[in-house]
Amino acid sequence: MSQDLKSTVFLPKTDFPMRAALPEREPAIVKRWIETGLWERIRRQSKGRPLFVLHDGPPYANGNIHMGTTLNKVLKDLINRSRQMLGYDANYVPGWDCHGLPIEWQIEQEYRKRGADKDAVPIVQFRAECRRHAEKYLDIQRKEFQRLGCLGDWDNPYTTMAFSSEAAIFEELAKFLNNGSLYRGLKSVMWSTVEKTALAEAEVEYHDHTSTSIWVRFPLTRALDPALANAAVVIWTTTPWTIPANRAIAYGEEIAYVLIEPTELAEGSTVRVGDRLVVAEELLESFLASAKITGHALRGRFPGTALASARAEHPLKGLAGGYGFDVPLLPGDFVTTEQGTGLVHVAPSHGEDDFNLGTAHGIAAEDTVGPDGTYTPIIPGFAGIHVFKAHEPVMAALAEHGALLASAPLVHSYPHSWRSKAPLIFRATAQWFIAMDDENRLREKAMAAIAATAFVPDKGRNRIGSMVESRPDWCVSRQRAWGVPIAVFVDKATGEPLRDPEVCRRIADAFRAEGADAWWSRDPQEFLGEKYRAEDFEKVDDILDVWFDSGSTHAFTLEGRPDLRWPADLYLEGSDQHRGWFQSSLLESCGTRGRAPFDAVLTHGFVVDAAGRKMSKSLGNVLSPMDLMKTHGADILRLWVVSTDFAEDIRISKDILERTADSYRKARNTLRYLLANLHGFTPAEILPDEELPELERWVLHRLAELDRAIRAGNERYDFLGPYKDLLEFAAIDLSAFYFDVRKDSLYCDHPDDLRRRAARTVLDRVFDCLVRWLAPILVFTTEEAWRYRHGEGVDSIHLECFADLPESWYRPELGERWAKVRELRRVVTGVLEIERREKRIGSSLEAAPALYVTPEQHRLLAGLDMAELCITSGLKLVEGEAPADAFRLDEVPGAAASPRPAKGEKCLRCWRVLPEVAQSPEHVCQRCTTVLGRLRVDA
RNA sequence: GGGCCCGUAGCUCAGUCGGUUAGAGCGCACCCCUGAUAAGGGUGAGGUCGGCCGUUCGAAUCGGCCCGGGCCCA
Repeated sequence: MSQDLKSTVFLPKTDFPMRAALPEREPAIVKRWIETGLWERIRRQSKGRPLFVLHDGPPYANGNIHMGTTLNKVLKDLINRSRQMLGYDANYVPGWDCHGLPIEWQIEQEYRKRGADKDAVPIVQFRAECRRHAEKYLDIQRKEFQRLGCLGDWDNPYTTMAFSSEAAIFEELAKFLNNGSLYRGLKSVMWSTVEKTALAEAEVEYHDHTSTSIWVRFPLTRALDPALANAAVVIWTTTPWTIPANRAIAYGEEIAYVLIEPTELAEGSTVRVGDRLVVAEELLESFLASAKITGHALRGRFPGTALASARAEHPLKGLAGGYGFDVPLLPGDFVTTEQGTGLVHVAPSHGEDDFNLGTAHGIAAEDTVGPDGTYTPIIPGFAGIHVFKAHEPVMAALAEHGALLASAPLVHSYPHSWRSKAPLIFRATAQWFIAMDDENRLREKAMAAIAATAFVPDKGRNRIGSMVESRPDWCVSRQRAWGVPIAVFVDKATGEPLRDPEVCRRIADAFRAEGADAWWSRDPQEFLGEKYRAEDFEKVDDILDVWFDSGSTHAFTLEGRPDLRWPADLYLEGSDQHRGWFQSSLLESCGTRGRAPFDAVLTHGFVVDAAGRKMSKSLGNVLSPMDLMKTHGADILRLWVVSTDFAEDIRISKDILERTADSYRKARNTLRYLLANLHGFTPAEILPDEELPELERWVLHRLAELDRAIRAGNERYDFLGPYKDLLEFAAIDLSAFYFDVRKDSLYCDHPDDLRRRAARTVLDRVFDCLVRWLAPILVFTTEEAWRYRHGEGVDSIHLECFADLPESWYRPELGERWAKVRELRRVVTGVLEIERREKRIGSSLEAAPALYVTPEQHRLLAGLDMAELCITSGLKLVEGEAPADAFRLDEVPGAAASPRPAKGEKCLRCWRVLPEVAQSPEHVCQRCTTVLGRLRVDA
């Protein structure tokens, strides 16, 4: 091959590497963004544009980021960057949730490791350690999010533990205090009688424990079904000590029950022959065995609904002059037939289900057991007895009343304190609540706000709606240390909380100045001022539920910052937040401002493994984003996010990431080929649109079409659709067609040739559109490509917007025409493939086939050079009937192609096979002869 | 156990109001090129639409049940 000729061919030329090496290159780009103040410059430059506010749901400042946080933050970044490039001022302030049990727990674990005791440390010191812990992880996560390429005001994030936030959170609470919605009530919580404290689920360990289970008879005093006259229902419980607190019985509406009469008893049975007893049909056998009933008569069978409105006598009726009340039978969906009798004894003070069922039917929990585990004076006959020592006396009393039908020891899993290892009880404790249905009508406002909010996807509305519709009052108190205190004073005389805006203001001021620690470090009298005396009030030391903290972020972030706006355009979190942040924000805002703090809510699914299973240590399928960034790079992870339907659960695996990396390579190579063929391109080369060949006009049309799809997709937060269009455009329209066809011109035409200038004009537009469209996704790769295109001195691509394309580019008729042209082209490539199989050709330039078409198809091809489009050295277009053995495609009726070898010899410069080449001294074609001549003149 | 949701090719996804032989890109196989070269082009294989039962002239699409999975409750 002549080296001379090769040097006259304009081969692609670029230093933009084919191999991405993202793990090495990306960190340097992050560093440059930070050093050049990219974020601040984008903000300054965007002043005056319409504001777009995506309010960040705060991740918890504990531990490293995982795939879930990665998905969440990348999605947010994608939306922010897209809005920014659409012409908005997309200001994004990230935040962190800093208070709460998990951090407290970690600090406590550290104490335990070194043998220290949390309770021996002053609370303010303990809180300081929690604060340091949160700061540490906030910093770690901030770096990890930046490494992912996420842009935001990382230097000035919001945190729930900032003094100003703690003050604002309290001020929000004070609004509920002063409007009367915050009240103190009783609630059944897990309680350790050893530590005399409430415990959260995370502080509970489950161990086997031997309990005494008992079967107890409750005589019915009223039943709608006459067959149940003089009958008694039988309950089963593993905590006999809760019987004195019994206030109801639960049944299952869909469970089948039977009415029986014992006729024969084994030795030792406490059952009476002829009694009429009700139990679940499915559990009859086990009941008969436990109660030593050896013979019985079946008297009836009925569904649970037959027990509606029934009432029963308390089995301790008359004991110590008490228990004279009847208890109602209530339907409970927690009733099962796995164990027991299918009838559940309900003590609202001593169980979660019990409490909820009671609350729903107006049966309040009562103060039945004190902090030390002894019955209070309201329990006749047992006051002062510790509940763990109450089994014998309770069972004796039941037996005396003829109510104890059987008892048996039972080994089962039972909650214990992680600290003392002591068994726990459920106990009614004083807690603070925000009312859902008082005169402030919070539930009603929240339901209206849900109706007024846009949900993406819309099914989210249904989900949060059904939760808000049925949720109980919001319990906002926790017996903890690390958080914002419920800084309330309760009047010792009346038991009412002090509702005085002046006092609240003084508390808030102190919090703003020195943090919520002030609640403990200051003298309460300072807050109460002249008007009240501290000794008349009980100072509440409970901590606010952290959901109230994060539910208030809109107040101190959106309202609190002049560069943001309330309400937010969008909240975006995982679907678990329907119960979490979406709801706490909604309730907080509806209670204080009468509407939601967001116009729209977007939810995404969870990251699962290749089989659709959740990630867990025990399954060994956990992938770490930081590891994946070391092996693949952030751009690959970001592309993975874009290539999924994030409304549903999202799968990830090594294989899926490999496919993602394949797509990435295609995108990168497309940019690279564009860069390489734009080498030395200057604006002087640009041709006006009107002078472009139709092939080029078609490419511009495709750009216009994509532009519409991308803008429309962004409006409805659809990235997947446009992204697929984009990749398909790169692979099918560009790489496999346009680039391939225009190679000849780009490589071999003279630089001044209009065909080549037209191609380069379009390549420039294509690059410019593509690199901008990809910028929100491939934040690093596009930055790199942008610099290769415009030189080291160019500023960041991320300061740019999407290109504004002329309306005139959009020519749907070209789209239709070229789709048909390419169908005909497929007939030609089809026949070439046969020739290749038969080893008659290798390169398509060795062929000059004949294409037979209908008159209509002939008109379609008018003015087009099919040889050029098919990359053959010649093509004979025939309007009319094809030979019988010609190649046809079912999908392209009327068209056929016959093989014909190209006549002549191979041009040494452009490799086309043409008759004229033999006459050339340099063995090149006429076009190349002319080009060579002009190049020599130029030189 | 309850509420909400998901299941289409190896992977990621389209599939309109129920209507022709269920599509795309990637991957895979085979072939070509060697002037995009750890690239590029062409051709092709690949589906019990999770399963079963029903409604219908006709079902990926509508209904019921089941299986598998997810989130939230219990």
